[in-house]
Amino acid sequence: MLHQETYHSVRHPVPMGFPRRSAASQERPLSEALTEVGVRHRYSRNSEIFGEGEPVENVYLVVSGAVRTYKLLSDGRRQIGDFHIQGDVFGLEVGDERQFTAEAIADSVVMVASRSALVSMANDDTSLAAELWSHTANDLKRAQDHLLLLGRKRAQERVATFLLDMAGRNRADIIVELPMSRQDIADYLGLTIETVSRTLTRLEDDEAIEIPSSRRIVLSDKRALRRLNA
Amino acid sequence: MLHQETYHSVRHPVPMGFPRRSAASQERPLSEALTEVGVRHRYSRNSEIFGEGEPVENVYLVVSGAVRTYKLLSDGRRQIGDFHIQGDVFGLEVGDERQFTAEAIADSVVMVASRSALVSMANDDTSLAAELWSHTANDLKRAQDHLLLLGRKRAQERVATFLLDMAGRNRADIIVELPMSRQDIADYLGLTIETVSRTLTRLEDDEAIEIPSSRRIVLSDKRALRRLNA
DNA sequence: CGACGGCTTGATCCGAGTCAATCCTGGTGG
DNA sequence: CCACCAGGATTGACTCGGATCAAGCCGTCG
Repeated sequence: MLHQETYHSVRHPVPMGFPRRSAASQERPLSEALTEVGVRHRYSRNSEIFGEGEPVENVYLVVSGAVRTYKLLSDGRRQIGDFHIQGDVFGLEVGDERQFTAEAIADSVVMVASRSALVSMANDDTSLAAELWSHTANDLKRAQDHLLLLGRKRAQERVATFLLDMAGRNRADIIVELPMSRQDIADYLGLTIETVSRTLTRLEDDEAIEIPSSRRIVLSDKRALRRLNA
Repeated sequence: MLHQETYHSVRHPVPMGFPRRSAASQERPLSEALTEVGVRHRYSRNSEIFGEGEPVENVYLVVSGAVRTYKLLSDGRRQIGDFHIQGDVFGLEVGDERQFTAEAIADSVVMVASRSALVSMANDDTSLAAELWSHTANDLKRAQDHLLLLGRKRAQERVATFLLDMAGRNRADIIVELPMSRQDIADYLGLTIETVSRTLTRLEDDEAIEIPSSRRIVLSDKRALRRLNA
């Protein structure tokens, strides 16, 4: 039985679904299962959670703070694949080896659960199995949107897309608190730090956004941003 | 039970694995299941197989020919997410709506199977269920490599990576037959057709490759290409 | 209050894009 | 069999968006 959910409904508690069979088969079994079997762990700013090439042992849930996942080229160029904030599950992979590195962006608290434990739970819980698959599928969906951004959007469009996406994640909606630095944003958007900075300034001049402080952006004209989103 | 395989072992027949329980539980149950329950269908060059936004009904296996999947921006800029050739499964998604469009690059023969049929088969066949997940995870892995390419590699590196990837897919290894046009390659690599063409010419001048005809590339110096691959 | 790290701004450069001809080459019809 | 044609590919000249290089600025924390 396929059980599909949007990224948001996975991330944010939803009003207690229809319980089936057991207590484990509710609307968001993955983060629940992970919370049940996982262990709380604290990572300080910029510390590595796992590294590319390491064996895959655990799956993670962000309790507080934020995490970046990225790949490096041999000369140090970095591409951040995604950011993970409170409520996000990350590090769920199927293969033996980590495909990327994960680091805490800020001091963070994370639940750490063994993948094999989750997978064996999924053997008796169809809805958990479905959500494991569904979570990977959702990561893929995000990656595909990101491909379009990196391959075909101009700097302004990239930044606008990024801001709208960040706004969609919190329920703050119009005020975006950025947990990450300009360098992180640049490496996520395939730009340089200078271009990110200039583009934000330009959007502020055009009155699409306000920047009360460098880590806080107010999306005062979302319509304008969406227009840029192509 | 997790059952992990590389993209290649999924794509190319492997010497009959260890049969478990039933005949369906072999080494590559997904393409087998798809072949069993699927219907052969022919698509002519440039015809659409499914379109972004349409409901997801089927899953596909390329029998012959080649397929591209892509997203468009409103002004027509196109980003190709991946190419699919003989033996590849594509169009396996978890959500309700197609996230991208699929088109035949050349006249192609494809097996078409209903997703719900496959999913219900997976209910009684753990190894099929595992491979459904594993297939999506593999698409994600490829997408992540592609993110690094689009976000951080220069034109020469992109083309070198592309050629090595294409070579890795066939077992031809050193002679690559390209089913797609320069425009397709450009839209896959986030470049223009002119840049792709110039870069290939440059690689030929540098004696990393030979181009006996525009659709056939000989990777005469793979080491040089790998060096470019960063 | 000073210093450091992160951010912004300015000046200049350059890799890839754009615009514009050709140049194949594979397919067609005479 | 050959000449022609159309669409794809290559090449050239020039442009431009974003990168690079280089100062400053600002806010936070000791």
